[in-house]
This record gives sequence, structure tokens and C-alpha cells, in this order.
Amino acid sequence: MERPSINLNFSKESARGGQTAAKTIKGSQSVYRAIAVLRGVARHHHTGITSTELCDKLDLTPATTHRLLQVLLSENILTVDPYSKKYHLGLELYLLGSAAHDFAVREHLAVHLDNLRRLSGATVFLFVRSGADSLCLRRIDGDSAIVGLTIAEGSRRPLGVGAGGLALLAAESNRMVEKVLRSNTSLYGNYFDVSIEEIWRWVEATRKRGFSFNDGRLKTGVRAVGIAVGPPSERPVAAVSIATDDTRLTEALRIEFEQLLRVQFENQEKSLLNLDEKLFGGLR
Amino acid sequence: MERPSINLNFSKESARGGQTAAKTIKGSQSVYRAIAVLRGVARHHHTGITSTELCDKLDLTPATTHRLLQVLLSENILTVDPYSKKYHLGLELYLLGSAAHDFAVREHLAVHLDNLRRLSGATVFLFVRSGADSLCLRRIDGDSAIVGLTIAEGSRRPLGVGAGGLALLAAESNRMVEKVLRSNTSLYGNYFDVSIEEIWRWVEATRKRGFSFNDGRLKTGVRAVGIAVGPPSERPVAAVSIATDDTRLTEALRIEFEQLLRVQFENQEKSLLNLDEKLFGGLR
DNA sequence: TTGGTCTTTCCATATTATGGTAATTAGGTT
DNA sequence: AACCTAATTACCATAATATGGAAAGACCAA
Repeated sequence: MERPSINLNFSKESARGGQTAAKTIKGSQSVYRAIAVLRGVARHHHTGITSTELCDKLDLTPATTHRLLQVLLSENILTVDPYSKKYHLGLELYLLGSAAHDFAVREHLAVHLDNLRRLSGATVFLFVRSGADSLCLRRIDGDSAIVGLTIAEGSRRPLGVGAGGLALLAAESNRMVEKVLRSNTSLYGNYFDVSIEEIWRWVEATRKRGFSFNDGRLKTGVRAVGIAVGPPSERPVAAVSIATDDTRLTEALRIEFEQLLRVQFENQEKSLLNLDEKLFGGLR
Repeated sequence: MERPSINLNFSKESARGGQTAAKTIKGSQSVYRAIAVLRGVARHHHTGITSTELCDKLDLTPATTHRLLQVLLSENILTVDPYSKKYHLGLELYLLGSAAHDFAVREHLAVHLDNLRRLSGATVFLFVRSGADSLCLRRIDGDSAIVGLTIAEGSRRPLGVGAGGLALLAAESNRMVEKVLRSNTSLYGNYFDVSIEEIWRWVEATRKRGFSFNDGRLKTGVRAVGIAVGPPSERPVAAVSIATDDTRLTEALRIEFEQLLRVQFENQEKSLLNLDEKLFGGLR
């Protein structure tokens, strides 16, 4: 398992408001700042970062920075080397992060996603099921960006929406599909205009074919091919999809994508079986 | 790598003040609360937890809880399933925690520590070097608790103090030992009353013997045997020590502990070499 | 539908986080 | 060693802002 990279924007203004900077929840300013501090330290974890460096980067006063650092320190979220005065991430943060162990699929499948990205040239997604949603864990953009793409890492959509979400849904038992569709009924309208029965047909088509296919019926106008990956005859660990713009996905290309997916995951059962054990009972 | 456990105290009053509840940094109340919320969610990550459940557990008002949840949500530290209204840990927290990758030694050596605990019946420690300190990553209490034991997980002591810290120090180069001793000089008085030259002799004895030995010279009155573990002829990844009360560690027992340590780690070079690569350049 | 529970918003108030200043400590230079 | 400079930490009056009550809005189950 390789070290995952931190993808955070870490600029001057990041002390207030997060990456989805648009909506900053009123109140709790200090929590935002604390998170900014945390990110700052995370970015320099291996080498360590001093209080003043953080002041500069985050544009906070020394006093505030110091106070926040003390709080995080007292909770063992951070650690400080008293001699170099450099701050590092603490054991507590590691444990907290480790509790979100589900996301380890990210690293386990990283190499496959990179392969797919390279071989297809298209945008590649990784999803897991989380409740009645599919949760995007990773997105590697293709050679040409897909316009109007809303699926960010960490974002959710109801299961059944999009190739990834459909692959995950189709891999569930009928009982579960039923349950999911019921609880999501009112939401599908945001994505397409079809009946629940129609989604059932998609599920069945997906099962028969072994791949999910999004033929551009989504309002976003993206076309994609998806596959559920996981140990044989078990519920899937995740779903991977390859997506391009509406216009680009010809029938030939679709078949090529299916081939790529098949090849990439066909001998992964054993390693996924192992992984499955850890992940089951997780978010889902 | 098994899922690490969260050891957090998660009681009513944990919303204010952390585990080292004694010193609550004045100001930044909301940060403490946010961390409490985070812990609350972490504890129920797999199943998810609702806003009201958190209210009860943390003894916060619905409004406050909701606001904090929104902040953490907006930073992707948390995730919510909009249908079940249950909160889970988010991708961002996972990435943040993954940045503290150093601590993965915890899991890599976990089974060995458990073995040692079982075979020795004594208290077992895991340390890594962090700057001029030894940082305790894990402590598994023995059959009988050691009285007055101050070494908590996440706590630091100057390198050279205690069996673990001495093992780590002795494994460093002479140049580094020199540097560490210089920067820590004024602090050793808190632990024992010996000269720097005496510590140098301990270092040399440790190197010759292959084990560090704390013969109760510490003010805490604990005796312990330690060993540095890591790939051959490289700087060590960590140190492991077995400790008991002052009175219990007879010469025979000491030799037994050395045997246990030797056996436990003697064929680990290859796996540690691999680990070493990831960890180097980390905290140290 | 209705009733009840859980979630979310709003707002005046008092709590409490803030940043200026100052004291202390550390690091580097002559 | 003794200086100087820079960084870190403590203090405190003030203003900003997080707080919790109450009420509105969702949601679910009869």
C-alpha cells in the first residue's frame, strides 16, 4: 500500500473556507482555522513545520496559530518536537484516519486505475457503496476534461446513477436493490426521467452483460462503462468506470473499454477476497 | 495490516478537554467540541451515527452539534448519507491520517508485540525516534500494571531515557548521538542524575550487548529490556521494550526477556527493510 | 391524513476567540 | 561568552462570534 497523496489546496486564503470554498458555514471560524492548520502540518509532516511558517502560509497571527496548535497538541492530533519546534501529525490523527479504513480501496486499486487511465486515455472513476449512495473515491481525469463534470472525489450520488453506481447496484441482491430503489425514489428525478421499473431493467441488463453502461441518459451527458470489482460471488468491494463525453463513446470504443476493464480485474479475485474481509461491515 | 483500534475515551464530558483532560487550553472551545464530534463519528464509523445520537453522547445542543457537523462536512472530513442522516468519516480525514504514515509501524509490529506480551506477561512498549525524542506508539500492559507509569501512547521522552529510548539512541551514529545528547542535556535531570559521559557508556554497552537495559536508574523505578528493530546495518525503524516493576526483574528474567526479543525479531530483516523505505524521512 | 420525532434555521445574548503588545526563549555571530 | 536577532509563548482588554433557546421544517409511522 503506497502512501496516498494529499490533494488539498493549501494557499493563503485557505484558512477560511474549505476546498468547496463557496459555502462557509456561519460560525465555528476557529474550526475552519484548526482544519487549515491541520492541513498545513499534514503537508509538511515528514519534515515538520514551525509555528511561524504556518503563520505565513495560513495568514494567521502568531497568537492564534499558537493557540490552535496547543489545542491540537493537547488532543494528540499533532505532535511537536520540542527541540526543533517543528510540528508533525500525531498518533491520534493517524488512528482517526485509520478508522476510515474503508477508503483503503483507493490504494489497493490505485495501480489498476492508473493502468486504465493510461490505456484508455479517458477519465477513470472509483466508487464504493455507502448506504444507498455511491461514493466517489477517486477520479483520474482523461486526456481531455469532461465538460460539466460534477463528480468530485468524496461526492455522492444515489446508487444506480451513472455507470459506477449502476454497477454497484446491480451487484447487490434483489432484496437490496428493492430497498435502495425505494429509499432513493424521489431523488432519481434529479438525474434522469425514468421509472423505477426502467432502472430495474438496467440492473438486469448489467448483470447479464457483466458491465454497466451509461448511454448518456444522464442529464450531465456523460457516457461511461463500469464494472463491479470484488471477490467472486460476493458483494463487490468497489466499482470502476471509464467515462468520456457524450459524443465520443462509439460502440467500438465501448467494447474496447469493456475489454480494458475485464483484463484489468480478471485475476484479482484472490487479492480482493482478502481486502473484502476488511472492508465489509464498513460504510455500507 | 489490521484495522487499528481507536482508544479514545468517549464519555459525556469528553466534549470539553481531551484525554489528557488536565490541561485544557483556554480558548478554542469549539475546536475541542469539533474533535469530540470527530471522535464520536469515528467510533461509529462503520454503522454511522446520527446528529441526535451525537447530541446525547457528547452532551451538546442540537444546534451546536449540527453546526459542527456542517463544518466538518463542508471540509470533507465527514460524510453524510442524506437518506439515513447518518454521519461517517470522510475521505479527507482518511487522507490526512494517511499522511501520518509513519505510525504504520504500529500495525506492522502489532503481532510481535502481542506475542511478546503473551510470552512475557510483562508490559510491552513500542517506540520510534522523533527528533531528539523517543515517541511511544504503543503500550500493552502486562498482567500486573506498573505503578506510577507515565509513558502513555503518544508521549515523548528524550532519546536515551528508558530502555526503548536507549536502544534507539544506541542505534544512531556517533555523530547523531553527540547531537542528541547535546540538545537534550538540560532535560536528562528530570529522569536520572548522571552525566552525559555516563549515558555514552550506556550507549556503548547497549551496542556491545545488542540490548538496552534499564536497571531501575530512572526515577520512576521501572526496569526494562529493549531492542532496536530494523533492517540490518540501517538505522532502526523502531524499538521495542519489555518492562516490569523495579523489584521483579531478576537477572534470570532479564535474560529471558532478551531471548524473547531476539527470537521475535531475528528473522524480520527483510520485511523491515521494506517498511524502512516507507518510513525513512518521516518524523525523525 | 395526522401525530410525533428528528433535523435544521434563526437570532439576541454572553461567551470566548482574537490580535496587539510584551516577555521569554532560542539561535546565530562577532 | 556576550551580544543581537528572530522566533515562540503569555497576557489581556476588546470585539467578534459561537452559543442555545425556540420555532420552523422535514421525515416517518400509524
